Amino acid sequence: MKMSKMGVRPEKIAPKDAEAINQKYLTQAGFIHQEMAGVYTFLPLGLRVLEKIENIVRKHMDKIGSELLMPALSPKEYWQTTGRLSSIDVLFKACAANEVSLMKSDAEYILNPTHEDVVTPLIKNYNPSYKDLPVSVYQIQTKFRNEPRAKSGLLRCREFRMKDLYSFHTSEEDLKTFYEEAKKVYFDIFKEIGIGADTVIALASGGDFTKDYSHEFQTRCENGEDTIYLDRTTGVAYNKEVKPEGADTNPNFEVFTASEVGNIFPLGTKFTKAFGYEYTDKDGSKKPVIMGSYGIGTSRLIGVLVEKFHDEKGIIWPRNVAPFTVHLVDIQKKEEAEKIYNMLLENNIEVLWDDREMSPGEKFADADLIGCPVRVVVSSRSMDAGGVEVKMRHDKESKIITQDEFLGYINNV
RNA sequence: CGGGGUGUAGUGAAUCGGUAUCACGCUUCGUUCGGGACGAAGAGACAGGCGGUCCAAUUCCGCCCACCCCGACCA
Repeated sequence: MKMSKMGVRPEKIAPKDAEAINQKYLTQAGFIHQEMAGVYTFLPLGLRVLEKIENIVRKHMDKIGSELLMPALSPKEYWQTTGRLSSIDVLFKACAANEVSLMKSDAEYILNPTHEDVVTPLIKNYNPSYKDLPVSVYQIQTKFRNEPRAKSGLLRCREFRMKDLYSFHTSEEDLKTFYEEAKKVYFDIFKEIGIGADTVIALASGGDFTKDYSHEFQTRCENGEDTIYLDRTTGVAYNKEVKPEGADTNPNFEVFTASEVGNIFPLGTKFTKAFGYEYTDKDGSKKPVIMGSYGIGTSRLIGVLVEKFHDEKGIIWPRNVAPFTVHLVDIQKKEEAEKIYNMLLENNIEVLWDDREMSPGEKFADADLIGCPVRVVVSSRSMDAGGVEVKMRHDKESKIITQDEFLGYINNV
């Protein structure tokens, strides 16, 4: 993509109110644009990162579930059935805007904050028999929660993207088996995104859902909102809210701040009972369906990654989620740059070409801010040196490599 | 939802009773070109909204709205 045609550009002056690093850098670099509190547009760069993350999530989730897409809007009745119409305090209601509508409808709908209340009657409709179970479905979709305090850029939004998977089982044991498999798949995802080594599963409160623990995937992050107690002797991690007695003073516990990147819940029969979802067993008897739910906030993950991977100059994207692999900068050498640009495109290497008429310093500053893994500079200096100048975002020094080495080099970063 | 703070040009700020100034960005011309270049000439704001006080309000007062921060909450 040519930067001059992107429709969006980095800002020289950081946004005033941005306190959180992810909000500051993502806004300044032109990844997101705030529309209101906790609601953002994903600009071309931001959308690319979001889609990379969601495609990685999708690839791995396809191993344990089938993708579908439920509506963002749902009938109030579903939420009345589960009692959550009155128990969830962040529900958004939608209704006809009567000022301009010809239909004087009083109907009210819910902008879904999550989909247990939608997926359960849906799956019930198609899977009445033990022969149908277990079954699991997932979607990647926009959710709405009227957070009393939207904050910290993409970390806590009122409209956000989430992958949510729901599984349905004939027994607790079967749920347990699937649950453990889901944990593994989650780690595959976090590994591919670039945070595998820094992420742990922590026991956490089950909230409304269950008296048992839920499991949070927490990634180490200095600015994280959670505190994790990791028991070195057992390898078990606890969210501060459920930490064992004495963990504060016990030297076997490592305490660190972290950011939640995923959360999975054993739901039991909470929702299936509400909707009367029982399956027919071999002997013809009716038995309750056991359920689990598994979430990853894909837009939130963008914010977490920026909090985790940045320096004083800007973002440092992990390779697999970077908006582009190569950030191409030309200094007065448009024709040469265009050749390299086309060559990269022909080899399916994602490249952002800063083809704007600007001084070199500004282009370098924007390249650092945007944070693609490889910066390539085309200038009289690089041409005199007989090659292409490359610099990793996380390195200080650039180096010249030959045209022949170039593609191989980039594919190996 | 409690507490605190802020709303002035696209962005960031100054003015704090006499209808607004600067920087960045934008337009035009010229000169530059390896870490946020320089000169010249331009365009762009009824100062968040409503009401009040006053001869006069961006400035003082009240209400509303919006945004940010701390806390509570976070299925």
